[in-house]
Amino acid sequence: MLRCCLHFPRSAHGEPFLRSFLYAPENHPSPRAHPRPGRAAGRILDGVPVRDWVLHVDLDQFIAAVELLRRPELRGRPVVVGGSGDPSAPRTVAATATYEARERGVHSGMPLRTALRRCPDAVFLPSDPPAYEAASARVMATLPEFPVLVEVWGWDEAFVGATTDDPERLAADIRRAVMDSTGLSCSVGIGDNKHQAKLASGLAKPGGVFRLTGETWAATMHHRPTDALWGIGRRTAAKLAAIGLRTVGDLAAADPEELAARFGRTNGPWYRYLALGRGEAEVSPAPWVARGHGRETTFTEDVADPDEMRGHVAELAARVAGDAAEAGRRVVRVTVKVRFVPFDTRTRQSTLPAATSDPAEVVATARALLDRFALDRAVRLLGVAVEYAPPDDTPPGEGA
DNA sequence: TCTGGGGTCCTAGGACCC
DNA sequence: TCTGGGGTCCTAGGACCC
Repeated sequence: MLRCCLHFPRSAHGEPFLRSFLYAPENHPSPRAHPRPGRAAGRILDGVPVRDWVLHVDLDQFIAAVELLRRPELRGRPVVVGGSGDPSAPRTVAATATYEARERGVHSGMPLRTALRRCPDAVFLPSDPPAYEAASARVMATLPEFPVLVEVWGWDEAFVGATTDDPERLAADIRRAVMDSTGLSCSVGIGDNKHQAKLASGLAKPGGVFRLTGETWAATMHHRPTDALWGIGRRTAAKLAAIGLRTVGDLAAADPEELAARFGRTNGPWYRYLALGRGEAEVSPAPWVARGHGRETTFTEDVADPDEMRGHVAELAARVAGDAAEAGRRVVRVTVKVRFVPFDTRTRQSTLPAATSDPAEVVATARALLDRFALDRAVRLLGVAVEYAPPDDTPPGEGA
């Protein structure tokens, strides 16, 4: 599922945190049962048996839903949101499509021109990030009204950690509260950990609640393809299939040693760990700290003139440096990305001698990186990204 | 389906140092 | 001495997610 022009307050890809947590200390080849053993253990609170749960709250068709909220007359019609809203613009893709558009074969990530061909009578709307940001903030403000831990995971989703004897009731209450305060529908997944809860919210859609735990894992997941897991995509699924592992059940029964040999000692066992339905169970309300930031542009028409490329890179670098300054962060590394036609993507990066907050240094570094490419082919994309120094940046040796 | 933008983390190979 | 092994940093690319 692809989305356009979204800024996420935190990682879109959560698992690697757990990967580090699981394997960093001793690089153990076989995963532990739970990162937080005992978290799911039952206990008695005020005479009621309770236990800990992870819920995943996921807005239904978030972007389309926000648009329909302010354009109710479009309800029931196929609506596609993306780019500037011009469906004839090349190199622009759909951020989202309503169910009516999906029925006609349109989906997010699809080029708008293709969407137009498939669904000529669809309404095409421009992407409006500030509107989605505002709607997201209203949703996320609703969740802490419950006695739960909230970990905002993206624009349209959050994990909720709760101790209760009735997670379905909590889920229903959350759905109602979000609807009452924002007019938006969400689905809620219930699990023992984030991975299960995340998959469960997908199974709950649209507008439902679904529980997926260790008890129901095998029956619910074992027959599904491996890329149904959160963290296994098309490429890895194809590699797994090439060695005969097609379903989640196949992967769960695979030999961890062989997986480690083929996919690396972190990733190999990690895939099996996912297939067993395990995952991080701790919901952390601590604010997310960005590791880096970047901006990139795909040109409607290829750029062949090196001087024009240099101008674009300087502008992108200045914007990124400005963003960093605004966020109060210093830059330690600069990367320039070039996508040559037809679709050949290359990067060059440079680590700065010291962390800097000087925009001129970021721009100069980006310019120098661009000139390390042979600019003898036209480009369709240019990008500049930076890695931040840790915000607290205590000098080495002063840590506790 | 001629393929956006913004993120995070992992891996492999080379440089360099002791 | 023609040859080692480990640790760490850096770079480029890949995979995944929303």
